[in-house]
Amino acid sequence: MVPARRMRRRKMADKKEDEQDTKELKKSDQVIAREEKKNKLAQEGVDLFPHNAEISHQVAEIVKEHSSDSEEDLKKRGVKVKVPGRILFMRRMGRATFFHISDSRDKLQVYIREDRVGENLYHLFSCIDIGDIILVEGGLFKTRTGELTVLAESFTFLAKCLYPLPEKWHGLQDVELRYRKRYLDLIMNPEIKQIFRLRSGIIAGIRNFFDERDYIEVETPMMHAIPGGALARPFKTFHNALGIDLYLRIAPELYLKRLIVGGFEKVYEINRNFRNEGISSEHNPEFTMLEFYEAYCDYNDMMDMTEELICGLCHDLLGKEELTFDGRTISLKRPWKRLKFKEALTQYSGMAPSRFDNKQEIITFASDLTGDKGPLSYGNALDVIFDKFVKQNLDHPTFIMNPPKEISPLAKADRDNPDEAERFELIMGGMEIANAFSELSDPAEQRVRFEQQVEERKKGDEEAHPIDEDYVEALEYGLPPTGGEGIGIDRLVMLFADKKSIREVILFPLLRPK
RNA sequence: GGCCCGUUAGCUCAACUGGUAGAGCAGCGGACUCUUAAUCCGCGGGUUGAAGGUUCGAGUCCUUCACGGGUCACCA
Repeated sequence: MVPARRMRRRKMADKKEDEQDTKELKKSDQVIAREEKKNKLAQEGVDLFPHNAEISHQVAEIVKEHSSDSEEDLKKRGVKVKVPGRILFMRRMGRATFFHISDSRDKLQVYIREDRVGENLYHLFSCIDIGDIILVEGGLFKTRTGELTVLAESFTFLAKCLYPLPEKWHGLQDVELRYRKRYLDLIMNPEIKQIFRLRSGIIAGIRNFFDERDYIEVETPMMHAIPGGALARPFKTFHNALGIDLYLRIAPELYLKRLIVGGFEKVYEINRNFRNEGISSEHNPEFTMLEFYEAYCDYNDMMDMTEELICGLCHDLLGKEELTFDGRTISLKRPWKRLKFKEALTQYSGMAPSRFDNKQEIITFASDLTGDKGPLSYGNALDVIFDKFVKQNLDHPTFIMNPPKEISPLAKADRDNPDEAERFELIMGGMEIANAFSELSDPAEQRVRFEQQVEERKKGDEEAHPIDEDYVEALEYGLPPTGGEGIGIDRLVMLFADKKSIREVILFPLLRPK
C-alpha cells in the first residue's frame, strides 16, 4: 500500500513530468529532419546503432603517421584504413563530398564520390548529418592542396546524431550550456580537451612522484560520523540501516594519520572532499585534494618535497620553469620564498609589527573588514587580515610559514615559538594551493586543542573542529614525527592550464538544476 | 547574500530615443565530382528566460521571479 501522502506527491511529480514532456515535444525543424532521415535509414534496414566497429586506426594515428607522406608514397604503399569519427564539417558538391571526421585528438578529411562508392551507398550518404559518428573505409591520398584525406570506398553508421550541433565556426560559447552539456563543449571546442588531458597528466605525474618514493596510495572513508581534518562546514546525510547521521568528508587527514599510526610510513590519497560553502571562481563544493603523510619528517621536508613535485610536474608537462597565469608570469625557480606569517602581515598590510601585539585592536580592525559577523578570535582576525592584504599579492610560489597555533588545531606548535604552528600554506597566483604541517602527535595536547575548538564552536564558529575521541585514542598508541600536506588539485590545474575559474578545470562543476 | 551584467531561431549574434523581430552558420529544395568558414539560387524556422505592470503600441521602460556570468562578502 502506498500511503496517501506519497500518492499525492507522486501525482504532482507525474504532472511535472508531463509538462516537461509536452515541452520536449516541440521539436525544431532540425530535429524533425534528422528523425525523418533516421526513420528512412531504419526502413532501409540500416543499423544506426551497431554493437561494435572493426577499426584499423584512430584519426590521430593516421594524421600522425601519414601527414608528411607524399602523394607518391601514399599511392605506392596503398594504405587502407577503417577509421571511426564524428562528422564535424561537410562540403557537399553534388556527386562528391568532402567532410572531416574527428576523434579526441585530431581531425581527418574524407572524400567520398559517387563513382567510387556506387549510387546506392552515395544515396545512403545523403542521409548523413553533421554530428553522426561513422566508420569510413578507404585509402589515403593527398588533395591538390596537400591535405591528407581518406578516399572513401564505403562507410557504415556507428551512431546517429539526432540534434544539430552548435555553430561550426564559433563553437559553443554559452558558458552555462558548456558546463551543463559538457559533451557538446568537448565536441565543439577541441581546446577544452587539452585542459582535461593536462589535468589527467598532473594526476598521473603526482602518482608517479609518490610511487617512486615508496608511498602507497590508499582510499579512506568519504562518509564520516565526525567530519574532521579541516575547518569547514560539511554536507550531512543519513544511513538508513544504521540509523545514523553521516557527513561527507571535508578532509581525509585524520584517517591518513591513523594509517601512519598503523605503521605505513608513507601514504597518499587523491580524491574528493566536500565542503558546504559558497561557490566561487576558486571554490567548487566538491573538489579534488591530494593529501600525503610521511613519517619521520616535519614541515621543512614537506616544503622541499612540494617544490620538487610542482617543479617536476611543470617541467614534465609544460617543458618549462614558469607558468603563465591570467596574463602574469609565475616563476617556479627554486628555492621558493619562505616567509613567516607575521612578517607577511607587516610587510603587506603596512602595519607596524608592534600593532599586532595589541590583540583587541587587531580583532576590531579585522571585524571592520568582515563587517558584522560575530566575534573573531585573535587567530581568526589575523587570518582575515592575511586574506585581505597578503594573499592576492603573492603570485610567485611562497610558503607562508607559522600561522597562529590557535587556527591550526592539528599542527605541532613551533619548536621555538609556542604561539605559532609548524605549518605552512603555499600561495601561488594569489591562491592557496597547499597546506601542510608538522603533525601534532601528543595526544594530550591534541585533546586540549580539540577542547579549544569546542569552545570556539560554542561561541558560534560553525567551522571549529569537533572533538574526535577515536582519533585521539589512535594518537595515544603513538604517532611518529610526521609531516603531512594537502594540495588542491583543481587549483593546481587552474595554474597549469591558465584558467581563472575552477569550473573550467572540473568537467561537471556543480550548477543549480534547471 | 549584496551590487553589476546577461538571457532574442538548433548555434553565434544584431535590432537607435518604445513603432511590422533580422543576419551568418545549421536545416529544407535545387545546381555543382579537389572542397576546406566551399560557392550560387530559392524556402522554412521565434511564447524575445517566466509572470505581472505602464503604454494606442514593449525584445526595448517598471516590478517580481528563474538561471547564468562577473565582482564583493562568506568561505580554504
